[in-house]
Amino acid sequence: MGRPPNVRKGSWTEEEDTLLRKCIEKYGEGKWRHIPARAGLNRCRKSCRLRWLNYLRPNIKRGEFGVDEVDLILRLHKLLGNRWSLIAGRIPGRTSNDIKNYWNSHLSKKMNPEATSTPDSPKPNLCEFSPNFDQWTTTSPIFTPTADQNPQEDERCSGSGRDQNPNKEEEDDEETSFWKNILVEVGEETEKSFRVEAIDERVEVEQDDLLSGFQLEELLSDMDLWRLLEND
DNA sequence: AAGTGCTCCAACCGCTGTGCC
DNA sequence: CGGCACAGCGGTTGGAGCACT
Repeated sequence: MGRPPNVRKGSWTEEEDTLLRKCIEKYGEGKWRHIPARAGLNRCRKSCRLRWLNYLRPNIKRGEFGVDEVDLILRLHKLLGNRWSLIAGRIPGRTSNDIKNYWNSHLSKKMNPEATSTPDSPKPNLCEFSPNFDQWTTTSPIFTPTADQNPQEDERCSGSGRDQNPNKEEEDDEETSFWKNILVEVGEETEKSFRVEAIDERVEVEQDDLLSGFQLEELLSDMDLWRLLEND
């Protein structure tokens, strides 16, 4: 269709990687339409972007997924469905493509051995919950961050309060904020794509600046979902 | 050793969302 | 407000490598 002729496809060579890396170091990320020309690459912008995001970007973690990571993926997938970029945003060093591939090749079979694919991926369920979020988050084993997780790598975490605070007493709050933030992000996205259908009388929660721009009650009404996850 | 089937992952494709004019 | 261009996302594909016969 609109694709220019003679644009190279297929695997990237070392030379192409080097050109792309140098170009982005010089001009920065973004403006992908300019990247191929600036880098001297005969590739389309999408290909350049994908290569950078999934392979060349610094701090990308490769190799085996750890137990903690798998556990987190399973739970996040249950909560978010096939929203790989959101899931990846919560697993430092892993890309959405990585997680998607890992899910498709390992976890989907484990979760649903009979199905070869999951045509009806779950959507976040935002209805009919009651609060007991903090208790769950502070008792679940998955809320212990692994040593190599670096929140700074995760731009979605920036400003979330999940930064370098070694104070043990505040860990619970950090963890809670971490998961609340997921709800906030899911909520913000979800609100755009499909409206919450049922809004009951819910939790009374203080409005904090984390949760601005979205209906807090709706988000925190998901707390039973957390409990459902825990009870698996 | 050769052939076949399977698995995994990098990359592509097409759709959607967003911003600008 | 509609159209366009671009960025970003999830689904899908192709092929390299491995396991099995």
